[in-house]
Amino acid sequence: MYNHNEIEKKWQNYWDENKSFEAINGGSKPKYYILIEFPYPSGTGLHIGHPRSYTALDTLARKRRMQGYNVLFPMGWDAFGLPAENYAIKNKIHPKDAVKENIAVFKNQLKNLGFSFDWSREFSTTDPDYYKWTQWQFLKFYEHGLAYKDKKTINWCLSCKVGLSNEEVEQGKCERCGGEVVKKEKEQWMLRMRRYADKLIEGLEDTNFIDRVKTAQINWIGKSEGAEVNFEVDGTDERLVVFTTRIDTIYGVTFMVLAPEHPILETLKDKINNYNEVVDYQIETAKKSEFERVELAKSKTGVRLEGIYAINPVTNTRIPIYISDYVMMGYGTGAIMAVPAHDRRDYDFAKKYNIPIIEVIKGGDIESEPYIGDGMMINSGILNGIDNKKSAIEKMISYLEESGIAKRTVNYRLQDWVFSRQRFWGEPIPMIHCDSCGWVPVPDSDLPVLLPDVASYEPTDNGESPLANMPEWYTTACPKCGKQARRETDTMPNWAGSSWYWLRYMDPNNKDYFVGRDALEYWGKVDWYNGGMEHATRHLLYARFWHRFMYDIGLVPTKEPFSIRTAHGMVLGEDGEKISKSKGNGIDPNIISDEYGADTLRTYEMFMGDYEADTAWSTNGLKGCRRFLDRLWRIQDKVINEMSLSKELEVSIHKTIKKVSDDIENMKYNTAVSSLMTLLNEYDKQDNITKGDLRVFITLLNPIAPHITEEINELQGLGPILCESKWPTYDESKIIDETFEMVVQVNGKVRGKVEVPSDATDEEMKSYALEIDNIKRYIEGRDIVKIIVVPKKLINIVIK
RNA sequence: GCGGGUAUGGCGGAAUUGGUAGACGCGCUAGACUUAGGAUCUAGUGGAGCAAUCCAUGGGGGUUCAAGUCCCUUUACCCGCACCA
Repeated sequence: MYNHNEIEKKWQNYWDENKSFEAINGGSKPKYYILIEFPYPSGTGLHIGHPRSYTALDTLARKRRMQGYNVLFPMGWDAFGLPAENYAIKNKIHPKDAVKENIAVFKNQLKNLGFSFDWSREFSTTDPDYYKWTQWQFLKFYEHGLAYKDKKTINWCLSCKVGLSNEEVEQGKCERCGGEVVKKEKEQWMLRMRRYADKLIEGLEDTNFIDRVKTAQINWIGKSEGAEVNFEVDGTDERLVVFTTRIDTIYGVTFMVLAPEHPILETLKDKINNYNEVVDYQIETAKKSEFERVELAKSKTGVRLEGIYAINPVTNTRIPIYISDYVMMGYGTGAIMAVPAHDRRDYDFAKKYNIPIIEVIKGGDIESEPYIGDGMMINSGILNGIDNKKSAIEKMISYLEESGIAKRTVNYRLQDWVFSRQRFWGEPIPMIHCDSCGWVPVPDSDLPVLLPDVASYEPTDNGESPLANMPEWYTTACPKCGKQARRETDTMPNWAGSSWYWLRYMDPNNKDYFVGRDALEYWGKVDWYNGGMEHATRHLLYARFWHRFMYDIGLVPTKEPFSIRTAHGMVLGEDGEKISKSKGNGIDPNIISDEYGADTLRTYEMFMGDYEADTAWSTNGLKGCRRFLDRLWRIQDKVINEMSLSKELEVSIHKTIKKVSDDIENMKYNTAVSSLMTLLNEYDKQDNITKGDLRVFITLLNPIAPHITEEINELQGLGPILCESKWPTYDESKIIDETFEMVVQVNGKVRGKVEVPSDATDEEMKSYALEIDNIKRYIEGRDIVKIIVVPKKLINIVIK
């Protein structure tokens, strides 16, 4: 047993005092930038899941330093957001004080775990020195026409009284509080992220993101290629534009459906005989929450527009027009051409309202089911006889394009980014509204627009930001004309601060600029970025969008911010369930590291399972890792004063160097630890080991368990401080065994094993195999059909 | 519905990518040392069988000398998105 508390404190102090992990901008070493998602410093302290990814990337960082890189491995705080605000309201303190306390707790916990962060670059997104530049960059979006304010039907959380982006609505409920979400019209600041949809897809080619992250991003952007088709409204000059990916089915269009909010309804008001019904339905729809609209509307509802018809441009027949809430204003054009024979939703609607169903693709029985698959085109004029949708689509689109009825379009699921929040605890949007000049940006020299130090900042009842209750804050002079004007009282979303933080780490104390150009050029891309799968879509898209825009206007030198992106699995409770307060299955990392030591916790979190997969916590497993470290401690008794490697251990040591080196690169931390356990088992079997044997071992283990290894190194006088030493290399010629155990199979089943020299030829291997008694028994009196030889592995004798 | 993922002993998980299934750890069993053991050490540990052997990677087919790994099919669970036209 060793005293972990004493040893760990000692080395943590040493690293602090010697600034062991502070990165320097520049120098002759190659650079390596490792980034781990910075935490939201919640009041409950570190979660047991945090040390998993932090240790993994810390291990990489420590290894890279030993490999001679200039490593940037920073840490900071993403501290704007609702929880801090709610906590502060509840406890009647200013959020900035709450945040300060929480950061202190978090930082202390991280230090106790011995992570090699460069604390000299620490900052919080809530620091005015930082959010000044967040505001400044917002103004760049504005200058380039990418930030605009628009009336927007937004998701509105009734209980938080705050607008939410699509990304923050989960299953029709508020992501934060689980409360009811309804639609509400509001003027919101928006960023034109949609314009970057293609760039965000293409940019992925320049990255090494793990596949599931790439796929998640592509799906989220939701690119879909199709066409916009014009349908005349009979007897008017108006026309309806629809988006479709299946223009080949246009002969089957027997009606049209508009979103209830569609603007043409207002235009055609006078022609619609039952306009009052339309209005009733609109009111009905607006009242429904997103959840109701999706979940409860399994059976379709709608209203037919009496008195008006659309014209199917290929059949020239008059078709009825409906409104229904199954068509969304937010996707495509808010209007669809309905093909009931081949679309589930249109089919249900047509059945309910007795609309004709015309089959245009052969297959299935459309009396009972819409047919969705591929097949021969029928009832389709020029398309008849074509048997695959690809050519049918191509033919129809070219035909309609010629006559100006249709044009090719691409649609995206991705929406513009709603950038306004009606909250106090966020970066104020640096815009001023003047009655004569309109929206005017705050001049750079007046940045940052600071949040006020006030006692009360409860949300207003009408859903405005608390800042809207503070005339002394929002009243100001128009920067353009000097007349009295009003500051924007909305603040930025939580995601803003995390959309450029990796840039600031490169040059965190720059007073004059968001990041110095030299620092940007020096550090370039983040080489390795790790974070949770829950951020694979939104955070990562916002960050990439932000960065790409900064590239387009020449402020950063790279198109993409991150090279490698990996994602860790969750640490589940001992019961295999996701950790939650209500289940009471949480594990406190403080208690664990106090009782078992930071090295034990770190080793266990690396060992517990596949890094990318969710894994249940096991206190017994943790104890096993402590036993491993105790055994390492005890092996000191066997050390003899000799620097060369033991003959008996040499091959194993070289193999382990290779294994651990490769495993860390491939995030196979669990097998890296297990191979070290195996090696220690071998050391244990020896009567004594050399200083050299031990030095290699603790060097390999050092990135994972940095304290105990430094201590042993010092106690035994094995060499210089490990974290400043070289990573061991292996000798290819030393990892070859002189002999190997050859497996002999008969008809694919193992029937014998024999020790064979590694350099045995195929013929020699065969003769070894045929000498084994058990093999002789099997092949006696049988015909040998063939013998398969796998060099240095096995022989399979096929008999009849 | 669409997209992604997972399935291997009592448990967490290995398996060089088609070549000995179960590394390593936990747990368990027996023994040693002990006043004691929830410390440590030794041995054993997928199932059946005295054994030779047989069976076994969610289920069912297939390819192959050889399949956890490849192909087809099917089931269960997890995650993300969702009347996306």
